[in-house]
Amino acid sequence: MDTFTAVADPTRRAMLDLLVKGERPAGDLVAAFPAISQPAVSKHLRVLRNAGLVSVRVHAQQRIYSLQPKALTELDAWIAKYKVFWSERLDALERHLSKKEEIEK
Amino acid sequence: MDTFTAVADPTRRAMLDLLVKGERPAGDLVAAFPAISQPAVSKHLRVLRNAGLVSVRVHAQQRIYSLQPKALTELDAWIAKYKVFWSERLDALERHLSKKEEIEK
DNA sequence: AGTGTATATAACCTGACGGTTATATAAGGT
DNA sequence: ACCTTATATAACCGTCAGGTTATATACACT
Repeated sequence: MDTFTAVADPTRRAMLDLLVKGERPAGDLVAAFPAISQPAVSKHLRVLRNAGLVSVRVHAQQRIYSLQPKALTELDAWIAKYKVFWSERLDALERHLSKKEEIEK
Repeated sequence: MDTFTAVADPTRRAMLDLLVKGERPAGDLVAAFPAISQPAVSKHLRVLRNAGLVSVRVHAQQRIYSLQPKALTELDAWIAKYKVFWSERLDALERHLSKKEEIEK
């Protein structure tokens, strides 16, 4: 599953939002999502792993998950193409508004 | 459908990639995706509309679609949270590498 | 060795997504 | 008025994603 699809799911985004604050064992994530079952969380983690968004480290019986930032650069690169466009548009909007202000003076 | 899900589909991303180059009537988009039918394209456009990623303007029988940059800022804002994290990590990697270089000298 | 703890996998179900064909809507041209 | 063009909607279908329960795996503890 690609990065975009992996990040499209709100539960997985919430998981990443937790992991950005620091690495966590799978159990912590299970506890953080009481609405869904342990296997469901485990499956989400597999998706994130396959997308390269997280990595796992084994510690005793625990699997410690940590965020893998590199994978998000792909997403960022895609958006970057549009940034030029939207900054232009927002600039244009701003110019339009300030012109309107001048007229209204 | 939210922005993330809208952008998760590769066909819709390709559509946005076209629209970033300038507004286009729906027909042009239909022509640009010969692999899928006209109704399929129309449905994708509806999803993009509902997500606020594009806007429509009526011109005779044509519907002219144009990119709506504002909606992508939501996505960008989400990624921004992670940028700090990954620049830290990449910096750390860089420091590690340059240290190694010094040792190897 | 046997039990408990932590996590992953298997098998299954349901709903939604992306596709299709057929049809409706609406504006233009003749 | 009628036909054509452009696009959207309706109805339907197969696949897959996300959920479940039940079970396997693997390490730790006594």
